[in-house]
Amino acid sequence: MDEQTRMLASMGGLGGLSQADVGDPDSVRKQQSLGQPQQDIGDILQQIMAITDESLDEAQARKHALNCHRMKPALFSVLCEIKEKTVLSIRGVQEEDPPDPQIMRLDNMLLAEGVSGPEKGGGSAAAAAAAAAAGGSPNDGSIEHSDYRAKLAQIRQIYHSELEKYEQACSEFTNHVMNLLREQSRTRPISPKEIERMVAIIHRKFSSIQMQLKQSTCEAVMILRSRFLDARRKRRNFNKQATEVLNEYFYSHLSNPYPSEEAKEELAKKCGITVSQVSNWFGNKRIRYKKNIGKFQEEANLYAVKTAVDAANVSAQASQANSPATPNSGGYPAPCYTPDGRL
DNA sequence: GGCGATGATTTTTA
DNA sequence: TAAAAATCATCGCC
Repeated sequence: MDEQTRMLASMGGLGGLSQADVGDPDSVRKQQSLGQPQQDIGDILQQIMAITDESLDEAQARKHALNCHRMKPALFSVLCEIKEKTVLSIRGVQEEDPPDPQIMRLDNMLLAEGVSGPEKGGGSAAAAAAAAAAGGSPNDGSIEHSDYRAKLAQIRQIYHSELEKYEQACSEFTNHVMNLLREQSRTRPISPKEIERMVAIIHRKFSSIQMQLKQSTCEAVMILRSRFLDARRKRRNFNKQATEVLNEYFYSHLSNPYPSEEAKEELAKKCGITVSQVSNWFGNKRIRYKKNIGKFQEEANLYAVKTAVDAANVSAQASQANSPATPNSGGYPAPCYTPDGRL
């Protein structure tokens, strides 16, 4: 027996047909030939439809009556209260989470890199800071620097567009859930507080997605930094004037080529480089000079002459101005080299 | 492309 | 801890 027949059979015996009769095709054919059973099935189907409509109407009517009942608001609020005290009190223990330290760290980093935060500057300040931190001179502002800025701007754009998408999706989903819960609150006890909680849960879920976005953005920035701002990769020779200034100091202080911090600062200022670059330069120069004095001899003599000429010029100017002669040029001691190039 | 020069970083030393 | 020494990575000339 198929399912439909069984159902109809159970709902009224198919108008006089026994189960045995229904199961017997000959019997059915016999009955159909009489026309009576077909009529009965139609009636039953109509009855079913009527029952369905009727019960729905009844349900609607009952629902309406319940909604309009004068005790309904009171009953609803009591149910909400009970629910609040039981189920929600268990769930709501750990609400109001403290701000996630990882998110804070990522936020700070993105802010420092110029990815999040105000648009102004487009991260160029961060790029410049990164370049300075890597030891790059401010005047090597070159293609790499602008490339870095362009790529950073690109990352920034992607980050903001994705963030906007997430925020929009979050807002849409929240609204949807809120509407759904408000709708449902007409038939079951859902308090506004519970809706708030649900919204908070949704926000938490979306914030974890945001964290992933922030994390991958940070990674992208780190890769960009290492690719563009790694000091070794973007090494630039100092310009001629800077090298001259440094050499001049070095050869005029050959007996003690260790500039003080103040001298380093002044040299850095003159050369347009950082103090640590000055230190690096002197470190390299000392060791390379020491390893191959012969090779540097010519250079040493050249700067000795230069310094002497400068000193003579200053002296002449001073005497012309009828003022006391200065002992040396720019505070450097007058050079006096031994055959090995030392003072 | 090879190679020396050079700026930066890392390791060792005093 | 600063300087020396070693090493790395890139530049720039040929």
